[in-house]
Amino acid sequence: MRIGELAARTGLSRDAIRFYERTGLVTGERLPNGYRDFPPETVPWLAYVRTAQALGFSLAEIARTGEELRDAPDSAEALSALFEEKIAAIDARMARLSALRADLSARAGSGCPLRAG
Amino acid sequence: MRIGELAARTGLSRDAIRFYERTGLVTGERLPNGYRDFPPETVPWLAYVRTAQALGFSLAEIARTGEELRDAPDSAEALSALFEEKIAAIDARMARLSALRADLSARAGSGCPLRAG
DNA sequence: GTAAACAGTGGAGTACTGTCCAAGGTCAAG
DNA sequence: CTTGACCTTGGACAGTACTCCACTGTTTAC
Repeated sequence: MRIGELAARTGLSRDAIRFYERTGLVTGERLPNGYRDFPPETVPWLAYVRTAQALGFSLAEIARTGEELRDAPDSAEALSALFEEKIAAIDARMARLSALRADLSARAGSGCPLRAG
Repeated sequence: MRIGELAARTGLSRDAIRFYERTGLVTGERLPNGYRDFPPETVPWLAYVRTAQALGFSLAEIARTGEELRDAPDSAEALSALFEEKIAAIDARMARLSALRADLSARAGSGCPLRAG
């Protein structure tokens, strides 16, 4: 698939996709005329990229995940493991947030909110 | 408290704190000699800032939270409401992640992982 | 065969979140 | 009264994640 179709299917701009290619986040073959040619699985991969990014992972980190996936002997298992990791990371974030909230609620209840004034 | 002590207590650099002041994230009085003078509650406020930032909120968003807190008629209630909002945001993120994971696990199980090759 | 739609490259520019540095003012200790 | 730690400002630079532009080549439709 050429870059325009990939852009339409993922909602990304062509420029963003070219940028992702420069950073190693996606890899394209080239057609004889020089146009990029992406495999179909690039679409779900980019959907994953956007989600991971929204969750706070940098493109460099996500690219590393891609490398790991490519190099993994068993892709299915590797994939599951990677997503387990990501869920664990989010659980940890939630736990931190909950702790902070409790802390701040206590502070608020005591009549001493942050940044009084 | 002057900027050096605040930096030591929060683990931030002086430059970061000055940058935060420029963006309205913290507000300092000035001593007669021109030095910044921060109230003690700046310490927990900056702890909150760091956490919120790690959770994916931009400094501009966090600054807006600070404004809302300052302007809120009932700080304790406003604080609780704000943190409820943030927890809801994280819950939504987790839900999206879980959905993605289920989707990808299915794909992985079907022998068609992302970015084969 | 020509126009529109699509593709390529390189480079400049933007917003965010800082860091680093130079030149200088302030203050406490010895 | 000098030294050193601390503070000030302003501006240059960096990394991330793009976006936009100019100019050029290719393909498709009429």
